[in-house]
Amino acid sequence: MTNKPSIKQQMPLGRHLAILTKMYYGALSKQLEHLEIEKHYSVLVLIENSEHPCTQQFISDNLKIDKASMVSVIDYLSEKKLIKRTNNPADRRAYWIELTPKAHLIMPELHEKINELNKVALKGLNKTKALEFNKALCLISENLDNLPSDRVIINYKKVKKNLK
Amino acid sequence: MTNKPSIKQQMPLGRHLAILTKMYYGALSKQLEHLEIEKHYSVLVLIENSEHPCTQQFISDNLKIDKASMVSVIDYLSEKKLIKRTNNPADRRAYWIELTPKAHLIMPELHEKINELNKVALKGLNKTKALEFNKALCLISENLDNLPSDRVIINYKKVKKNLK
DNA sequence: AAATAATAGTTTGCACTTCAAACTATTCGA
DNA sequence: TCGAATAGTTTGAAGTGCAAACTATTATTT
Repeated sequence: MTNKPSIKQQMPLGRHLAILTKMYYGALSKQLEHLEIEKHYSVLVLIENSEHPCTQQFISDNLKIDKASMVSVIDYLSEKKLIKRTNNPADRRAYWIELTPKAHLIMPELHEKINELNKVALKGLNKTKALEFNKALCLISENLDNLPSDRVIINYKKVKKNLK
Repeated sequence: MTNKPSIKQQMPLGRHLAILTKMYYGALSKQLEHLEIEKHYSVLVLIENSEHPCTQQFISDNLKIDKASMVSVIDYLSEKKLIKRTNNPADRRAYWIELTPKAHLIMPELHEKINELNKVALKGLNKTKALEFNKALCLISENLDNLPSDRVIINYKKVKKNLK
């Protein structure tokens, strides 16, 4: 009667999530390689969606990227001419980070490809189940949020060289 | 009528997965810090569950860790006296990787803590929904598996120093 | 049997990452 | 006024994954 739990059930949930993350970003950066942006897509989406101009701190908080790392994210996107820093006249410590016209041009395709890949990833789930899956993700996030936690570093870095 | 999709829906699914992964492993390594194993829990679980003695290649394939990185994983766990390499007499290129008695001693607690955290993470989902969530993860994995993909690097590294 | 290819695992070195800590400049608040 | 807090930057340490070249062994082809 007592079924032995499968190896999948015994595994830390984080392992499954990690493998999926890797697969997802591998596929997404492949989809978008012609744009020559290799990473930080979600920063662009966040900036675009923000009601008010973003500060770096705002992005850090939302995407859980620490502010030191944030500097290199902003540098990267600036170098690609996708965002620009503007001085915030009301607070001269802070910048406003905004999308450039160049970025606005590519956003539709970015959305399209993200949306497409999200759909592919969830293919086989009907609307209700897809919605429930997303709700489950939010729930897990809340559940884990208030747990004591060690700092864990995660990198996502697209490898430069192409395979064969 | 046409609702603007929420920022969460517009985000790459991988971003949510990445943040969850980070939170999960942060919490797990906190739970297990007294064991003084900081990482590679899933390798231990996999080895324990394997019917036959594992080779490094087997572990690499299952957990999608490349074989060069695998060497340092094995070194790490060997140093902690949790696994031992045995020569495979039938194939002298390969090792058998097995758990040590010390590892067997701690496995019950490892399972307990993983199981506990998995439950905490999924708290609020009833059994059916939890099962459906897990099925959805498998589905996504299959959906993404055959997509063209760039290599993406992911690190999980516990930071040495403790916070305040 | 000899040559070649494939496989298991290792080493090396590079490009890259995160983060703590110390720092500047500015603003807030007592 | 003056100390604390905040936005952002720089520096440097510790660590990561991976390609490529490598050894040793086994499998396959000729």
